[in-house]
Amino acid sequence: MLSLEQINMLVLSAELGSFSACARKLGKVQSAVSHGINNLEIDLGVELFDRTSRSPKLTPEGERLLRSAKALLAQSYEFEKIAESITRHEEGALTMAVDDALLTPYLSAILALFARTFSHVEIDLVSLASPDVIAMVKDGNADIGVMFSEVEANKQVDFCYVGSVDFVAVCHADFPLAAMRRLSESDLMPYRQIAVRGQQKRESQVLISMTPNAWWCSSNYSVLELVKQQIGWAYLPLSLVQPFVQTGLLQKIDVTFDHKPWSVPVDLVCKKGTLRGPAHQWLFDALKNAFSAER
Amino acid sequence: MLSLEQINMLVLSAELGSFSACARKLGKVQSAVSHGINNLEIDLGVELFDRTSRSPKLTPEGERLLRSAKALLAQSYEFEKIAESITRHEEGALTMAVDDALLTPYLSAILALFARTFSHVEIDLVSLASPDVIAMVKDGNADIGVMFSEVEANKQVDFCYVGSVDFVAVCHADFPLAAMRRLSESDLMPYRQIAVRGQQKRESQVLISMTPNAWWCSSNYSVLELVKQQIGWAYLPLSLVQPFVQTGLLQKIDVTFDHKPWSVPVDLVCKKGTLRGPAHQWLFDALKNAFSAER
DNA sequence: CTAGACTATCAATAATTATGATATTTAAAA
DNA sequence: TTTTAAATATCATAATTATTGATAGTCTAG
Repeated sequence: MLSLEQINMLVLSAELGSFSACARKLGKVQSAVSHGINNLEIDLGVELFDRTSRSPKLTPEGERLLRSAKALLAQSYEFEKIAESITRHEEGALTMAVDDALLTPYLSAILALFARTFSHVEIDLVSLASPDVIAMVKDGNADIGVMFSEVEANKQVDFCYVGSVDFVAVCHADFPLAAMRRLSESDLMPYRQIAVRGQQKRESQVLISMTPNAWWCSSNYSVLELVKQQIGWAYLPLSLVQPFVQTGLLQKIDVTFDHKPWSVPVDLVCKKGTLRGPAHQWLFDALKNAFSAER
Repeated sequence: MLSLEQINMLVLSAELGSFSACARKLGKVQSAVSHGINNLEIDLGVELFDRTSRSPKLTPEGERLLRSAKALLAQSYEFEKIAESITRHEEGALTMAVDDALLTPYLSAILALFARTFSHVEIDLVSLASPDVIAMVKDGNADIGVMFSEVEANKQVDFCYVGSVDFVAVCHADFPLAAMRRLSESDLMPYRQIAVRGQQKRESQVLISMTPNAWWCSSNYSVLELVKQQIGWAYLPLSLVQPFVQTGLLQKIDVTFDHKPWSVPVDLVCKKGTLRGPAHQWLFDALKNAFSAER
């Protein structure tokens, strides 16, 4: 069976163009490398280096094997890195449930940094409606969740307020409500509202529908699609609808609220009593800081 | 540095669920495997197996490392396979120049079989007009060529007739020639012919243009495009234009030749005096048989 | 032509790995 | 419950492999 030590000698010697230099770098004696390469050549039945000149030069055959040798070494470093990751008690994988309206460039930037910091921890990213997010965390199917606050505090889940996102009422520019001004909430009631609730029909407590004839979606993007089709009006995050308001496709509804704009708190949620590994802890802190910095 | 022997023990033991079985398969004694796994665990600082039961079961950490270990082993087999390929004197890469009109499913089927037979020989496939094919082979830039015969036999290149391909004169259905019947070759002359010649303006000897106002392309597909645009008529392989003739977009021109249909010989070309490796020889024979079998 | 640096080779030694015997544990059969 | 077969851990020893240091020959730059 191949020896990775010898493969390493092959790669290093090829790069340095010298067995002696390779030996120095490996903290060995020159003859060790000479023997190592020679034995490798015998085992493979291939002459790897041309020794006619002072500095050994890879033969074409050696050149052909070099690429594969480098890949082999890289793979072995990878293996050791995973072992180190395990000894640091890093998690093998984290599942993160995010309300789809919160899946912003800010969040993906954090994930990019995470990938660089914990290169051997896999991320399973699930985007859902907020009620489903909390359900996944509660059931232990997600390690961390990012969602809009639920009024009902859940006993099995830890909440951590990290910021808020502005919601606006919007409809299509040709929708009847678009032309109306200074509406009260009750003025909206005759028109169909599109609202989010989870796949298991858990109604969101904050973004609860006020109208009798509502339609329900399992994601904010689906809501947006229905609004674009003039099926109804909806409360949606400003960041989600802004592009379409600017192009004139959608229009904000002029509602007079007590509090305006309607700012919905964003919570980071974890299951209670879970001991966090380094990756979990890092991700939690990063998300916390990012959302606080966002506004 | 990691020992591939130990990695192999890890993978085999995990698959078999037994150190003893692993030892038997490796032709070693049980204690060798026991030691090997134990040393690997010590080196990595990770407990790989749970030995509480009779048959060792991978720990979650071991499970996480197993995937990477298998990849590492696969890479090492790959490395050895390349070495074997070299000892069989297989070429590292072959460059094949093919007239683009001959790049048929027959040919790609041969390449698929080649890939399975010589998995460590790379193929560099270049599609050109026939005059460029012979030039590439002559200059040593291609190991093997497939092209339409040149009348002038080249001293530096070996030709091997392998079959023939039917050419037809075609034009767009709305082109003036489409409506005419029983044309002689001279009747075609007033109309623009689209013909193939190489990038270096070597005129093909067989498919030479007879008309004074010709346009030239460097590939048959380019010719086809110009014909579709009603820029002129052309001689093209029947197989290339057949689909368009059937849809009615193009139309065969009713020319009365001495010999009909015009059958153009296909040659396999190699540079003279080149000693063929196994891959080259195989590819040559396979192409020869395939074209002979094609009709 | 020479000095410095390189590689191959060899025999001795150090280190690693494999072995065989044994004790202990486990899971299923009697 | 006892028995039995097969599994693993441990340990001292044997075998193999890798490393070393010395040496001789070779190449290149100055």
